[in-house]
Amino acid sequence: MSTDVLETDTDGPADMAGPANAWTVAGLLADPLRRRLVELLSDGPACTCHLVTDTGAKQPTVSHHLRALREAGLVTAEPRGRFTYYRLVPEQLRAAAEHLLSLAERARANDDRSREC
Amino acid sequence: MSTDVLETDTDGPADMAGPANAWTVAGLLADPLRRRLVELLSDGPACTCHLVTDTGAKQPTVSHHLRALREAGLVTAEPRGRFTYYRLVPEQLRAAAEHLLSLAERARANDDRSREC
DNA sequence: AGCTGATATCAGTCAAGATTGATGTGATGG
DNA sequence: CCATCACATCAATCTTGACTGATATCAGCT
Repeated sequence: MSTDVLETDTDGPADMAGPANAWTVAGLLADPLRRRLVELLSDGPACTCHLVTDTGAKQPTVSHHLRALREAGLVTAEPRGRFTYYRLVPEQLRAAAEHLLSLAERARANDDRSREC
Repeated sequence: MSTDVLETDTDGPADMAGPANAWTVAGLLADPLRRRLVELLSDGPACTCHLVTDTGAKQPTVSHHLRALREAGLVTAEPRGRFTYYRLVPEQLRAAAEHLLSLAERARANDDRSREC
């Protein structure tokens, strides 16, 4: 049998909310163009044509990166007629940020615990 | 006289506190081995040999990534005899995290402001 | 001084991923 | 119904960066 009949509409990120996600987000934000896309989308939802214009990158390239962001659940895609509107998912960014914060906190707490050789 | 007698000992990260830093941190955390190193160092300072043992990676590889982390100011190096102790700089992680948070916040605020085509 | 262990650097190799042109698909307008 | 626009996918190329073996450096030990 199969329970894989999920996410059949646009695309499903499989809802990873754990700590592993923070690393995924970091990996996505490592690329300059993807950073730019995220920044642009933080000003509000926009369709592909906007993002292509604003970034100056070719359309297939933008589509490619939007797909990566979509599959990670960092953005959602909403088809409207001929256009496809992309929208940031702040919760994902927030989760990643909080994970980094907890790591920083832990590092500060263990700052004086040097391991012996 | 000169006040540039800073960072002359081990290495100086140039103290980037802006949003550029967040992207740099993201880029660094994109690599699996570097994530591991950061995680290990969050448990407290350790020398290269520890990190080599714990990660299972070759020594030059670890040194290479430690250098990247060092140059970005994410870690500091403190030579002690034959060993070199590395220490996480929580402030950098924290700064990056806060930038992501502000981005998430902005995205949430502009969530209903879709751009027209 | 000579030796050994701990690290850093270098040059070469190789693989992952980014970019691009071509092409397919669905929606809109005449 | 045909032409066009917005977008996604594909196959190929190309660039970036990670890994490795060899080697240099420096500290401690005998």
